[in-house]
Amino acid sequence: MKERIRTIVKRSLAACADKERIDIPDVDSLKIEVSRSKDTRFGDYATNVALTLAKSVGLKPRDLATLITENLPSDRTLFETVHTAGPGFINFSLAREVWEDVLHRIHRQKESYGRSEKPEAPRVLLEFVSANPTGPLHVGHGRGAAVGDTLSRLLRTCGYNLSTEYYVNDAGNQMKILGRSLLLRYRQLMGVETEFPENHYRGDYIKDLASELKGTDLGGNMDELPDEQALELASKYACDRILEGIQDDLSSFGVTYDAYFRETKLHETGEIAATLDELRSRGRVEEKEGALWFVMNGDQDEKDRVLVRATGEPTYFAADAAYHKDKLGRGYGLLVDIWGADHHGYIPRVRAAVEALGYDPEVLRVLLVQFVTLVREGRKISMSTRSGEFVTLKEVLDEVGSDAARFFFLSKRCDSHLDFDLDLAKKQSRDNPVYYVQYVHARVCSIFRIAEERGIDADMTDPDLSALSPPEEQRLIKHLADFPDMLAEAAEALEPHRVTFYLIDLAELFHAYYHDNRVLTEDATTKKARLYLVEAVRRVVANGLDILGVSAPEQM
RNA sequence: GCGCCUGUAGCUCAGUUGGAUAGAGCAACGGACUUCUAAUCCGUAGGUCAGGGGUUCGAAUCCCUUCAGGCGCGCCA
Repeated sequence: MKERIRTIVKRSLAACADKERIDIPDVDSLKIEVSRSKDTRFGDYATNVALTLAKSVGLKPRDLATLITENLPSDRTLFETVHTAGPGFINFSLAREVWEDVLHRIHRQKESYGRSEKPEAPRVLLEFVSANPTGPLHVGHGRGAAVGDTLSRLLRTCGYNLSTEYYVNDAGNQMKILGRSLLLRYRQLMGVETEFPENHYRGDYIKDLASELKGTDLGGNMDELPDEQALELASKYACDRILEGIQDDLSSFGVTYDAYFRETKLHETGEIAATLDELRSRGRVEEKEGALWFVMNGDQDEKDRVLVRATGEPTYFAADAAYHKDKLGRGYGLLVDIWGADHHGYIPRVRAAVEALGYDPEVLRVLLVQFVTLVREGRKISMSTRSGEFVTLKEVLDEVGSDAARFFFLSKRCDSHLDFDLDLAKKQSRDNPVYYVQYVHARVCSIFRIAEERGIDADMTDPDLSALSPPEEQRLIKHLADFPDMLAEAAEALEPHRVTFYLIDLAELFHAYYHDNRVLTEDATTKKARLYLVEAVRRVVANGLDILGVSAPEQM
């Protein structure tokens, strides 16, 4: 809708430039802001072009606004009224038929309502979670998963060509520690007394893996193998099993990926070496203190960073530089990485590497997801990775379910700390936004169920929408009309939480409407029109919840 | 010490990329069930947008600064 208004305003600006001989440079590429008016006195939509352009064309904002209004295309059927107001805003009120048409469109497009095309957008690679396969996912990863997965659904809905990927750190020191942890637990299980070092993985899941290992062929042979080989097999076994567990957790959370990309692949294919060579040829590496360093340019980062240790092993950073090079080499024009907020210090270095490899650093967008604090009975549950005292994603899913968890993870901007209230997530009342929104869907379904029971004709063809008059009905329709614009803007800003807030607003409007207006009323015309309206509401709620990955129940 | 994120109603948070009179929900108080689900709705009250400067027609939003909270500053990942 905003785009339609934008186009019309542009045509008027072009006409102004022609007829009134105003010098407006490059009307076509001008960014025109159109916003929803929050006050009905200011119409339905408003633009501030006159305010932003006034100075450069040498006119008073209000005069320019008047000119633009006068030069609007004369055949416009879109608007009821157009007024200039305040310091130079132009306010548009849309004609009633336009709003009615929104309902028709929803009925026509069904699950496609809200979808849009974005042909000029670059191909996007979205990487998220990417937790190390050294233990189960915890709640923090859950937030990253919910944000990433919803963002992927949102971007796809808005026409972006997108792939999702999980980067598996299955190489390096931590894999050795993981393998040794398993081996030690296994030996303890076999009655061998051993020390268990402080820096090893102490979680119970390693013990579980050890007893599992005992029952396999691999376990049976473990003792006869040389240490080195046993360690390697144990590492691989642990890593694979833990990754399977992660995939299970993600799948019960409704999250799947287009690809899992293993770090070991970068080592095996020589991509890391190739990346180092390229950086060297671009003069961005330096040897000092026995190690190979990446040299920063200017203030790219606080200091230079090690790529290859004195031991000859590449660092995590070297692998990550190669990984991002690999992604860009596959033709993606935009890389979106979702990281935990504790990795924020790492952004400048990866960005610098991307730039050093010859790409615009803007192709990398990192979304930082802040920490989650679980709250029960009004008190925060303390968590720390160091003590191994973290709550797993699985535990939260078992307790509150996938729907509530996803909805809650998306109920705040991701760069803001989140208090996750477990009691609230389980509550079945107005306080709990996920039930409040799902209840809209269930209520509409219920209306249609009752209609069927009573043998009421719920035919959706050719309703007389002039029967819809109360202001709540108009407000509801206008909010339904906002859905596509909201999605497009949320996608552009990479802000999936906007979908959540939109749905809560829609739910408020609907419940208030439902309370005051009987759908299955005596008057057949009104009844038909209202059924048509609430079915449209149901459809938009369903489409919105689908983007959040939350179910739309027919009955609650 | 340096860097990143955050600071909006008692609490939890939105705020359309700088717009018009700063908005919701909880909690508090007062109301509404002969009804398509009261799993709901309506009303009242609640604000120095952390403080202070600046930029301009216009600032919660941008810049500087102070304060407070969180996180990070490895040849770990």
